[in-house]
Amino acid sequence: MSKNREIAQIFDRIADMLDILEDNRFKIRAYRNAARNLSELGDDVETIAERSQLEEIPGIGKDLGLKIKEYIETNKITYYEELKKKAPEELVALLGIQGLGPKTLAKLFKELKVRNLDDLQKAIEGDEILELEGMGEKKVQDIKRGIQIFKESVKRTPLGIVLPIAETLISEIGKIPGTEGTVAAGSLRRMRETIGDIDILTKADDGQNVIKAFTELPFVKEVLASGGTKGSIIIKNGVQVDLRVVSPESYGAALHYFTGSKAHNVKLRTIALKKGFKINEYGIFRDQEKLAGETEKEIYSILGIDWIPPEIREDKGEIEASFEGRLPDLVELSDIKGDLHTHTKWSDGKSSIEEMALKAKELGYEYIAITDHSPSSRIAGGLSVEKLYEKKKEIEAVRKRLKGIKVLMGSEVDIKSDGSLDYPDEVLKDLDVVVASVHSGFKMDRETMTTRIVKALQNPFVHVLGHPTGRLIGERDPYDVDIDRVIRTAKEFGKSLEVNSFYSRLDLNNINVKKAVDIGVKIVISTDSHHADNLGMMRLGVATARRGWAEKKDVLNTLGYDELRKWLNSHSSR
DNA sequence: GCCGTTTTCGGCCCGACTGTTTTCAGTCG
Repeated sequence: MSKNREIAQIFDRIADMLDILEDNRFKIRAYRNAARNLSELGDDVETIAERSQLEEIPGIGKDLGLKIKEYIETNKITYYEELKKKAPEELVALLGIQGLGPKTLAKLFKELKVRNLDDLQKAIEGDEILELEGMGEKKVQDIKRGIQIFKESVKRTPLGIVLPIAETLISEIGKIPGTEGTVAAGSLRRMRETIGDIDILTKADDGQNVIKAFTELPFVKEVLASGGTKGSIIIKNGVQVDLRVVSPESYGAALHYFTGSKAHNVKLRTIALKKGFKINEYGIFRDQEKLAGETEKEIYSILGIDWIPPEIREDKGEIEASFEGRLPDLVELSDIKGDLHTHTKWSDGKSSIEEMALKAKELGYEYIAITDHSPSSRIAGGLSVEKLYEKKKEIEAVRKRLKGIKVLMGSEVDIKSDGSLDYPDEVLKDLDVVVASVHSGFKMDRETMTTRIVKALQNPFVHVLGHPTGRLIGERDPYDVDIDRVIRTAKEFGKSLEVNSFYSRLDLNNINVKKAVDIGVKIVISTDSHHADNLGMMRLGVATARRGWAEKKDVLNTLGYDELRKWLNSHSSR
């Protein structure tokens, strides 16, 4: 785990501790804000510290800068160690229980000496807990249920898993009489790579009845809350779903509000206040007068700026960009003309070349590249040179049979541990598309790994670096690589970097996409499909690219076939 | 504890739901 993440987690835990200790709430907010900025930072905090630029990180001032420095130098933060004595870590972890907040936890700690989950469960069973102020039978039951959910809790789920589920839900909710314009909000609408819970918004005049119908849908496992405008349920796979019902005249304001991100909303509201407006989920107001609320666009417009696409609402410069009229014109799924990274039965895929090509055609593409593995990927059925040329013959046959889709002959070639490629140059030069990827030796140190990848990028026949950091969401951290150097090398040698759309990869991530497009490196959005059905994951990659501010011009596979061929030929030594 | 299109000091987003209250506190997003 990177130092950025480690320090961010500590700052978050400090915030939790201060919350329980009832410290100044703005100080607590400062810690949370700093933690968020650190974890979303594209640059290595150690490098920033070396340059004495810590205080240039948003949310980091003199004090937190020193604490970061202390952690880098000594691997601990004294303030944090001191706090642990007053609010033990095991106790703080209990804040993860729904319905149990800092105030209640502090009370349980002080009055009943609750220090961990065991203590809490015992306290719940006893009678003493009912004597605490503000505590009743119902609340005890709530905490009990919270503990149950806490134990079974699913962590954040990858976007690619949640998206199809959410779409089913939205369609079901859309069938409830009186609803209209049912859509996703929250991190789902922003297409974050992982989703905590599913937020859905709908328009209706009779909220009470819609929420009631919602809580009675067949997939509901448990109802957490049910009111006149808002309902919360847990569905059978354990994911929480929140539905908000608003009236049509507030729909835009509510959609904006529930889409977030929180940081984006806070910044926008603060700006609104300074301009004499007030924004809430019902609209934008001056004094008591409601100026707008039906659409998101009106709200931005009254503030004097353009509508901001949800994918970049992270308070990462998009509000400033909007004020300056330089919002990016983000790439769209419909701009994509083909897929340049796919596998077939020839290696570890499940579909034939023809099936892949037909599916690509069905998606409206102009081309698809078939890029099976190279010999070193034994487990993945990597192709020997002989097999590779046999496959080429089949591709030629498919080309003759199929009209309306161009099939490119390619390979996903392993980058071996010394940075050389898994096929010799005279073989690579016969391929239309060469995607070079790391599939082994993930544990190398940063310098060795970076040198390895940089060397591969210097090969004159390589077009694309596949899944450049090797991370698997929720399973494997990225390998230790100096991504900035990789991006600079790609720029220098005219190579493209992949945004792998496979749901557990999304690699490059949004932060690195932004770095790449900022210096003019072309990205290519590919699916790495191992089945024809996986080609549809393209939308996840497009979303990731959009989150990284990529425009159509930044994306190689928005080029038409002829233009693409030109690019491929001019960017290698064929 | 941070930060400056009112400020280097004095602010820091806003409302719904629930339970335990009889006017509000805690929690959540």
